[in-house]
Amino acid sequence: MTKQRKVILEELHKVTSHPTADMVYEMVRKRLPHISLGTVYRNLEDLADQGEIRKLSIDGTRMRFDGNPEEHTHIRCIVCGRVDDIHFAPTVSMQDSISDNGYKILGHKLEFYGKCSECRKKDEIMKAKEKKRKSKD
Amino acid sequence: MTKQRKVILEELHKVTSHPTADMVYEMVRKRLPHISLGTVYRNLEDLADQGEIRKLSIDGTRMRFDGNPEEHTHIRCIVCGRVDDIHFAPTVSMQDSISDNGYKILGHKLEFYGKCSECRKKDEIMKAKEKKRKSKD
DNA sequence: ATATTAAATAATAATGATTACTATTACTGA
DNA sequence: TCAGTAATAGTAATCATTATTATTTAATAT
Ligand SMILES: [Mn+2]
Ligand SMILES: [Mn+2]
Ligand SMILES: [Zn+2]
Ligand SMILES: [Zn+2]
Repeated sequence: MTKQRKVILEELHKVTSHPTADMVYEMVRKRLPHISLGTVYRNLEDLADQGEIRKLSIDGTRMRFDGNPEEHTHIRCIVCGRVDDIHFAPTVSMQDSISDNGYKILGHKLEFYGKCSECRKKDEIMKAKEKKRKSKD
Repeated sequence: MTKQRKVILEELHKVTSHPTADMVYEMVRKRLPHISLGTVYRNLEDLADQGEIRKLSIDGTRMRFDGNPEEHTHIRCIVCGRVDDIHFAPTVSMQDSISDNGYKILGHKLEFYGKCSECRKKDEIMKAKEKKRKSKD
């Protein structure tokens, strides 16, 4: 935990705005004027890998970062692009135009992630090989 | 509807793989060897604006395109990155590891989109101005 | 404390996806 | 046939991200 990484994490915890890497860079720069953008990118990546933060792909081309690593739901404005957290228990029909947070909800996006059958097969093969290798010695 | 746009749309309807712009370019090139990548990008954008196709931001940095403009749910493999459609009525608890399509589901992503209160306020102001302008003449 | 080693950084260059530009080509309607 | 318009191919530019490298920092052993 370098001081750069510490400050990046702290700044990300301060906001609920789901900033881009560039925005995080600007935030952190106020406290560490000599930090480089590459360092911000690398630490954001590392923190996301460790599950300390979350990397969001909800915008178009740029990633956004979330200091809250818990799985939760987001709401994005199609006009200005801002992203907010929304309290939502995904149980009943989430159709049509409900209002929450002052938003007029126009639709939703739901995406699962996981491992497909092909990759799971490959996993099994790898595991089998691992077993074989271990039993050899 | 130029022949380029027609072929792009046709090729997109042929597959269920949610290809990137680059992949669409390669597909279309087999039929129109002189088409340029810029034309593919522009037409994909236009088709998406018209609601004929859908532009998906589920990957990291690159966009994917879907010949099916209906709102439906996707499943992505965290290992190989493939994206498939999934038949899912978002009604009950979608927690934990359910299996569908041979996938091992590890989590999901749910995102609403809409208009925030600020932008709706701006809309109201614009509408009011429009009204005023019309009543003037 | 000092030398040694490894890890992380700042600065910069390179890459990859997307968008912008421009001259040329294809269409449309007198 | 002949403008006038819209779309295209080809290319350059931009923007986000990643890779590279020399330098700095931190940790460890002497
Ligand atoms: Mn969030
Ligand atoms: Mn689909
Ligand atoms: Zn807004
Ligand atoms: Zn897979």
